[in-house]
Amino acid sequence: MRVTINDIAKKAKVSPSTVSRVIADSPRISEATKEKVLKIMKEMNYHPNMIARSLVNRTTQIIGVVMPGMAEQSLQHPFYPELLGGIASMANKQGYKILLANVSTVDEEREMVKELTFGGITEGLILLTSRDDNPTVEQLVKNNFPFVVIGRTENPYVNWVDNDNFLIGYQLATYFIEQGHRSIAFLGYSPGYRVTRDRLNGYKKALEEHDIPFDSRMVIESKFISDNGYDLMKAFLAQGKSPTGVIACDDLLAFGAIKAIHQAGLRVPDDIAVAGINNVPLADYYNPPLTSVKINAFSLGTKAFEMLQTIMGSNIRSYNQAIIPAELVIRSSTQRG
Amino acid sequence: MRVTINDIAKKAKVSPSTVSRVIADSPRISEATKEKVLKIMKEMNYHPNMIARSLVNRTTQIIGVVMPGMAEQSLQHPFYPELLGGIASMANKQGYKILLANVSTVDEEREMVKELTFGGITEGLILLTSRDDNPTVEQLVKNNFPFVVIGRTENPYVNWVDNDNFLIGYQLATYFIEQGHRSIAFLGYSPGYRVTRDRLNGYKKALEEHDIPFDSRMVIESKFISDNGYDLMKAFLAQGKSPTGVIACDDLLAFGAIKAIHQAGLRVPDDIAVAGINNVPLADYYNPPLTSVKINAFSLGTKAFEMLQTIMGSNIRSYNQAIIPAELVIRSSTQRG
DNA sequence: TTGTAGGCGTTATCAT
DNA sequence: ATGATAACGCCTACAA
Repeated sequence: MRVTINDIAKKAKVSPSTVSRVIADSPRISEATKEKVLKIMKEMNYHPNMIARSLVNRTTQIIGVVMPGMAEQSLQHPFYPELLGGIASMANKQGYKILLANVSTVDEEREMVKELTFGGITEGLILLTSRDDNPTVEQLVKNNFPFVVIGRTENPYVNWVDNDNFLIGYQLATYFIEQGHRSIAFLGYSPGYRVTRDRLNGYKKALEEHDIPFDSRMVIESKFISDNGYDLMKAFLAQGKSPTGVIACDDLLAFGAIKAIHQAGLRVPDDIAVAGINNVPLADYYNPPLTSVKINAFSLGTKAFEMLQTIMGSNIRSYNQAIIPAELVIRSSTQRG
Repeated sequence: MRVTINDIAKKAKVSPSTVSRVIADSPRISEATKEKVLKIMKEMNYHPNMIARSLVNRTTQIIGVVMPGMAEQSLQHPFYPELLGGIASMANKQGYKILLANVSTVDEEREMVKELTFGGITEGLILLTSRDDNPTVEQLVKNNFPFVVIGRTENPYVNWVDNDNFLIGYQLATYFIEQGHRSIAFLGYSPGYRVTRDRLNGYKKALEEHDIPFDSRMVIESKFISDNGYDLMKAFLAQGKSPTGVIACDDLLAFGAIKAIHQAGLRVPDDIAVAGINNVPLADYYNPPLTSVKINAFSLGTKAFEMLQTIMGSNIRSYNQAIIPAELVIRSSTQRG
């Protein structure tokens, strides 16, 4: 049997409440008994039962992090781990623990979120999402449960933190144009994902500002975050398209694209310049080193937790949005010698 | 105020126990009242409080996963996420949730583990570790708390799952030797980590079997899992060493090494063949594609959870070990044209 | 400063 | 088949 507050009380010949006060480090207690109780607690190797404590003061110090996508794949992208690291680092610092829920399907997500919100085990939720249609968000809003979305939603009544993806697309395209490119492919547009839409819109805006007509055939669609850049690019080149630059929505796509370009007997960046987004660790080690956009996923995570803590801390609802700045990291894959 | 079992009972004009029976789907209840209660539960949007439930039946359906290293870095390596995915996928399937604890220091780890074991919130623990001296393990053994280590420990009274790192080192070295290499550098040996020691020993064994004298100067030390392969290799080459092959303890090290080799005006694999370990997603996209060893981190995770569940399920302690097979994935970085 | 008693939401044991 | 009652371990008025 585990040792409880009562065991301590008996041994110390005090009441359970006194022991409780010692645990809470209450000032309403004499130094003497405090010492005595503490000593006995140590002797008996006592540790408070968090479950019982949670039951009475309705606080678990646990937040849930819901990750989308197949459990088998969602964590594979370097973007997610970094995000998770950011959340965890901040959460731990504030005494919170993280319940990780990576779900495979929307149904699973709905069930999981329901459990987490109503089960009373998590005090708040951080949702990683980028899909437009997210029933989970509506569900949470309706239940008035504290949560923060990493990504962006159409619903204005949510707290979110995100990069400015429009700006990212705009800056990348502008950079390419300034380097003299007029024919720039956009690799990785995925209609269901706002991230890629925003980026594409930024790209269009840049073209427009420089009087370059937008050519929809330069847009290569794909599932977001996948490594089929090779196949996509290969097919694209096989159609006889010949851009001088490629902006990929993800570094992994870019790596694949570069491979296809090389295989087609073309050089990067001399024939085709390529840039990615996310600045994965290997971007710097690739051959050629890949120009990318550092989106600061870690900061995205820390900021999300901060925001969540703010919400959890007050019962008046506020709706905040935070933009984490991204920075262009220029490397050889876009710099012609 | 949240709706409880009592609210339901009142509204349904039954006793709380009856409601509880409905929740538990007990057979000792009439179909009629069951329907009635279920209807009211739905009407009032009732959801059982897991905390209260946990308090009485001492089961939270939560396991803890303790990750070492700086919160800022530990999750960065593709190896960990994949592992986590494996654990999560299996755990979710079995109705368990995961509490993620990534700790930065040994002190933090000790504290965290203490909380998790005594707090009553996790039923079991999975420990990611590879360092030799792990006080946490001793602590857990002493407390007779169910846990599984991913990696290996000196202590025989622990359940662990791991790859056969000796075999990995042996197979890689044998492969190199069979390709005609006689001078093979071993990059990434880190004395404190058994993983690298085992791999190095496997490497030595292979050399020995082929009567190749072991040259300690061919061993390049480093911190495990770090991306300074570039610097290490650069310094190594600057010393005038000229191996024909390099076995790196990690793909990231290998990528860095290749970069340094290229920069020294040498070719891979023609001048120096390079292989890594872990088979990160990008190994296939690198230029040249990197020969590596697939360690099946996902399986490591699923197996670890299975093992943990076995332990948690019975109160007689058993000590099992599982070896997850690894496979050599040969790519261009070691294949001379 | 310390003790008593009631309650947090559920489940389990006995009755009925 | 259903209800009353007592836990589970802790906290917190309210008393003393």
